[in-house]
Amino acid sequence: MIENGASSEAAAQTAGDADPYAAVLRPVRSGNTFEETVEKVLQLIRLGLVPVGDRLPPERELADRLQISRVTLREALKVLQDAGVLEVRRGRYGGAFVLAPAPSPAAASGGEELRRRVEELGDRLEDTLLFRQVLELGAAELCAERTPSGAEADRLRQLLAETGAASLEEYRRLDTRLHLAIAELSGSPSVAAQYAAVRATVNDLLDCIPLLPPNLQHSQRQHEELVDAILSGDGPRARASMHEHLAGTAALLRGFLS
Amino acid sequence: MIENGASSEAAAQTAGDADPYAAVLRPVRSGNTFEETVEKVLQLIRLGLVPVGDRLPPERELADRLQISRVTLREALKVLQDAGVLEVRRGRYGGAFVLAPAPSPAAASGGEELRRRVEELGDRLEDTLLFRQVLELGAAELCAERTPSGAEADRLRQLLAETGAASLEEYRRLDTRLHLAIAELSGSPSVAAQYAAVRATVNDLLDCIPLLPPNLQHSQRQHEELVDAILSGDGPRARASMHEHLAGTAALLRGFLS
DNA sequence: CTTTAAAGGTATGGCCTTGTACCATTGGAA
DNA sequence: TTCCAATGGTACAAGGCCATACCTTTAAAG
Repeated sequence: MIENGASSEAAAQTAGDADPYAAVLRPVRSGNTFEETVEKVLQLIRLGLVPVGDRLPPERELADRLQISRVTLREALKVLQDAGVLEVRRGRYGGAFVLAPAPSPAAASGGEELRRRVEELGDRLEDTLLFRQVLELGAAELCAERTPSGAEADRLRQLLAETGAASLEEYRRLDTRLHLAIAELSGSPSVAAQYAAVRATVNDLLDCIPLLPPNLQHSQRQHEELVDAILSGDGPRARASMHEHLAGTAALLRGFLS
Repeated sequence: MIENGASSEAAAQTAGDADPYAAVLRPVRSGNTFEETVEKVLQLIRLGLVPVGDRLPPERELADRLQISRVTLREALKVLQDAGVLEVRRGRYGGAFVLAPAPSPAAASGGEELRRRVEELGDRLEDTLLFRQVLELGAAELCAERTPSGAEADRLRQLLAETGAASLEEYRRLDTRLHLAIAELSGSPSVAAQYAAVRATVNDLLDCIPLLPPNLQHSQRQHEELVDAILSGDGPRARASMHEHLAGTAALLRGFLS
């Protein structure tokens, strides 16, 4: 009876895998509910789903959808309020409004802040970039294969146009919206949800870098190529397009792995 | 101030997306800690990471790695014990041993059980299959691109050989091990972890279907092609190989979407 | 045969989270 | 002006989850 247990360990060692359970035995929950809730709300903001000046959904609705109690949600909102991320107003037509981020030393420090955050992320940067690539290439291909029809196609075209017409300040937000829409059109809610999480992390890093008009134009040309491939139902081309589109960003961020 | 909130909702409606927050506003936690813990332990078993007759890691280690208290872990183990999944023995060299699943009506019922489970899964079947495809194609390509070296290559070859030599009873377990190894060699722990979760679900469905020797041989030929592509560093071929390999299973399961 | 190390089993007190109900504020609608 | 509905603010009791410490059992080692 014992031999079984022993033999499987031995087999794992022979096979050279130090930890056969690594993929499953990860923390059931990352921190307490309150911390995870803060992250979720920050995701809404970092993804630009709730633009600066807009308000979050009402507490009761947020609590419902996140499946947590209003008390816990409020603790999270309190923290974000104290941090100057939100402004909460009472009464009808009140709510939690997204404030403009304080002019941090981030963009001005010429990459110092980015280096700090990348180092803080450690090994997880590579994981993040690879995971993002897998999700985003997969989503682009799936999306193209189901060749969005009328309303969906219109939506993609509209998002593409809006992104193309965006100012420097709005660009990241609208770019995120376009990519997220593609992830959603993949047909897999899991792909969309995972992408949202990973993209929020990426945006957090990218916000440390000033965006230059040439980059923006280049990026938009790739968007056009990408959307064209998708609407043509050309999976491989959509995939290749997306790959090229991601390469620049990934190389930039990897450059800070000292 | 209010107009912003109103306008963004209007924009979302115009764009045709009913729920702009869908990708982020999902439950922070799916059920209580105890339920999620049961799932994790079941994953270890369904993936075959702990074969029938072997024992789970000690309670203290499991609790540590899942970042939960031993008390909660024990509640989960208790349930699995009562369900006849585990046998717990005290004393040194004791532990929680995986019992052979009771000869359920599953395999014998000619697909009735599978149909039931597929319907129970509902919309999430399509999500599961698409998500699996995205992860697995991405992992195969990443894995090939980094072209596993000596020890890693040996491991892949060994897993391939063991899978090829497997009996009908062992096949699913060893097949899972091979695929999971590829996911891990992608270099992204997130890819591996998500794959583990999704594969556990898929295995749960597949266990309702009797495996036939011809299928097994066909599958093994595809494994050889896949591993060859990976070890040759041929990303696109690895990807294509994996795609073909998955197609059969996916079509089979989709067939039960009545 | 005794010892001992590794495993499961138990008990307690405290913090986290929830569900529920109710209060307070606000700006538009009647 | 008055009312009302939507929104944030507060209180309390019950249950979940945790850290910690200690007890019990078992089989190999000496």
